[in-house]
Amino acid sequence: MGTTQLEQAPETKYWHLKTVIGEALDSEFAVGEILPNERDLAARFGVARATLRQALEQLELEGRLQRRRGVGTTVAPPRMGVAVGAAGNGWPGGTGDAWQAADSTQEIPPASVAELLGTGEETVHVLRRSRMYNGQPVAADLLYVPAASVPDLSAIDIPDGVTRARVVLRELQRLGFEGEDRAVELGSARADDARQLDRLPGAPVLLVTTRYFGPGGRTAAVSVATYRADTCRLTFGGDVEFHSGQERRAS
Amino acid sequence: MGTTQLEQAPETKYWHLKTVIGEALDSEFAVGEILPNERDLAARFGVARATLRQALEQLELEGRLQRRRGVGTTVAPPRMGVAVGAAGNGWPGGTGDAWQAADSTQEIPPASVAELLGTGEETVHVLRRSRMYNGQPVAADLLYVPAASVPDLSAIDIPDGVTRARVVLRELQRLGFEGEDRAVELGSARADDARQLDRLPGAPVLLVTTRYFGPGGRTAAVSVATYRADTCRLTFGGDVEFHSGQERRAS
DNA sequence: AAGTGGTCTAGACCACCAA
DNA sequence: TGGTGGTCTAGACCACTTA
Repeated sequence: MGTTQLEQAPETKYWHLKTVIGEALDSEFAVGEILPNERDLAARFGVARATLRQALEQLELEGRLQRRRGVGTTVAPPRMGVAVGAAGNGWPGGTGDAWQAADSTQEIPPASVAELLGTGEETVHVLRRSRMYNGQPVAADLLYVPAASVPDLSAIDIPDGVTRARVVLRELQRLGFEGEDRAVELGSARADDARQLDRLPGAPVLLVTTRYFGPGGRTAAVSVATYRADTCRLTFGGDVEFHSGQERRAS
Repeated sequence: MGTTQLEQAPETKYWHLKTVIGEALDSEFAVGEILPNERDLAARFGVARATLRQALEQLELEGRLQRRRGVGTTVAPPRMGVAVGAAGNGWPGGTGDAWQAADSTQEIPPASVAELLGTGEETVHVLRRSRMYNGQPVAADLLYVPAASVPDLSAIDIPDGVTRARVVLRELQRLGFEGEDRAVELGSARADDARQLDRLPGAPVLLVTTRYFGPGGRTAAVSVATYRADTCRLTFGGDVEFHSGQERRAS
C-alpha cells in the first residue's frame, strides 16, 4: 500500500554481471592484463557461459575489454581520440597523414553512394585506403570520385591501381574543395573491412560518410570510412586534443 | 594444387542468414511491415532460435529492423538524420528546438566529466534534457554547468528543478560561448537513459560529448548526449540536409 | 490469456593462436 | 596439441503487450 512500487525491473543476470566485472576492472585490473577464460569466469560466477559472454560482449562494445580468439580477453586501454573533423584530414591521404592509399579501381558505385554523388550508373574511381593510429588499424575507407571531378585524368590511362590512386588524390588536392558534410552512424563490419581492421565480420563499427563539395556546390567525392567502434572515439572540430594525456598505446 | 585456396572462412550460419534476410527486406517487405515471429523464422530456416536471433540482432544494429518485446519485429524506416553540428543547437534547448529541458539538480559530476570541466570535486548544475524528432525520442542528455559559468545565479536560490533548468539555460545563452568540441563514441544505454529512449537497458547508443568553451578558453559546460544508435544518423556541419527526401516518419 | 521478444541453461563443436 | 574465444543447438522460463 504505502510501498512506492518503483523497483520495476529485477535486473537481469548479465546486466548485474556486467556491473560487477566492470567495477572489478576499475579497481583490480591493469590495462593489458589478461582475464580468466570464459569457462572459468562463468563457473566462478555460477552462470552459463552464454550469460557470462553477454556481459563480456557489452563490456567489449563499450571499449573496456578486448577479446581475441585463440588468445584470451584482456583489459582494453581507454579509447583513442581520432580526429575526423576538417583539421584532421583535408583530402584524406593528401598531406601524408596516417591514411595510406592502398588501391584503386573503376566501378559502378552502390546505389546509396550514387545517390549522394548525384551521378547515375556511371563508373567512378574507387580508392581504398586504410588509416593507422598508434600502430593499429583504426579505419578502412572507400573514396568514390566521379570521373567528372578529375577531368584532366580522363585522357590518361594508368593500369596500376596504387599509382592511379595517388594520381587521383593529387589531382583532387590540386583542385581543392569548398566544403564538406559529415554523418556518423552505427554499422557492422563487412567481411573485407573486418579483415583490414583485424576484427571478425560483423564487429561494430562507426560509419563516417563524408561528402566533399567542389566548385559550384556539386558533390565532388564521397568517402565512406569504417572505424572500429571498440577502440575509437571520433573527435570533431576544435584543434585541441581531448584527453591529451591519456591516449591509447599498443598493448 | 591449382586451386587458388582463397575461400578462407566458410561463412557462419548467422552471417548467411543475415544476408538472406537482409536481401528479403529490400525486395519483399515494406517499411513497417511485421515479420514472422522468431520461432517461425527459425523453423523456416532450419536453425535454432538463438542463431536466428543473432542475425536479427545485427540487422537491428544496422537500423534495418525494429524489435519490441510483446509486439514483434518490424521493418524499420531508414535512419533519420539528426543534426548535431553547430547549426543544430547553439545552447541546446536555447532556441526552442527539439530539446526539452526536463529537470535540474546540483551534484558532484562523475570523474570523467569533472576531468573535462577542469573542476575538482565541486558540485555543478546538472540539466536533464531529452530530444524529440518526428515524434520519437532520439536522445537523452546531461548538461553539466559549473556554478562559476553562471555567476549571476549564485546568489539566487530556486528550489524547483525545471525552472532552475530554464534559468541556467537562459543565463548561459546570455553569456554565449566561443567554441565547441565534440566527440562521438559507441556505448550502451544506462537504465535511465534506456527508459527515456524507449529501449531496453544496454541498447547500443551513440555517445556525443560536447565541450563548450566560454570566454578565456575555459570550459564553460560539458554535455553528454545519448542518441539511439538504431534509429539515428548523426549529421555534422553543412547546413544542407543529407537525404532530405527520405526522412523517417513514425511507423 | 495468448503471443511476442528477452533471458538463461548445459551442453557440443569449430576456428584460431601459441607453445 | 592444448587452450582460447566464436558458433550453434534445443530446450525452458520470464517480461511485456495486446486483445
